[in-house]
Amino acid sequence: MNPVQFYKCLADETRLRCLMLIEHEQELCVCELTEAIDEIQPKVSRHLAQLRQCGLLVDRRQGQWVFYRVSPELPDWAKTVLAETLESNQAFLADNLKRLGRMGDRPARAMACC
Amino acid sequence: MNPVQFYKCLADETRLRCLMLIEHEQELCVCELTEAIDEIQPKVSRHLAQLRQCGLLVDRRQGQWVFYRVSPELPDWAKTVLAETLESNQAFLADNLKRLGRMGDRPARAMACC
DNA sequence: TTACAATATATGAAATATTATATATATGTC
DNA sequence: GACATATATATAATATTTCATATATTGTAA
Repeated sequence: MNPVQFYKCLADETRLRCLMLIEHEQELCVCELTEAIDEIQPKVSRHLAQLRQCGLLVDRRQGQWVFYRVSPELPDWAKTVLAETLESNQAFLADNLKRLGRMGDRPARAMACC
Repeated sequence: MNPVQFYKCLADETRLRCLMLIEHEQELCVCELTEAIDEIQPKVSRHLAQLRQCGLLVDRRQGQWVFYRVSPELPDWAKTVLAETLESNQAFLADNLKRLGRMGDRPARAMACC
């Protein structure tokens, strides 16, 4: 993971909010992220695709939903950066988490089998 | 320090190399950075000015040189991110450190008095 | 199969960032 | 003061990024 490319991924408000929300919730689908950050769906989708192509996120299709989570193959230093950023910037995400909590009809997550 | 603005600062190769070199060496002047990363002086100067305006670096003039170091007022989480990035990306900087070491006539740093 | 909802992608316009060149300013030395 | 070195800035050209709209794909349910 090239550090410049990694930080380019974090250097956009939409992408950083999505990443932080996913980091916080482990896994979220496009419609949940769209609701949480109050942006239009194609915009969210495009940024998620970029994060996936760069290797920061992995996706998993379940029925009509596509769920994203942080890539387990991300180098440790990058995971540390994400965790540190989340932990120290709770205020940055407060509104988004509130919107997510208020959201009705959230898709059920099938437990990943071991 | 807004996290998006912070990561925008890190999301450029010239700026990230300068930041990492300064993090590694504590303090460097424009001519040392210009030599280390092998870029033209106005380009380096411009990016350093941006890092200063955003609050990541502070500068100090000593004679004809201007020295930059990481701002002591940077929030802890941001300092942690810089340190973690430096520690885990030594290869990224190897050439730049070699060039810096080979550089002749480096300006002497006056000890900061306590 | 059709209708519908969720998600993904393509395109082009607008905004933004980066770059090189040229020029300006500041400092130190003679 | 004249000159050399170090650094900063302005400008214009170029490249990149972002966004909204439109279109395509996938899955579900009737």
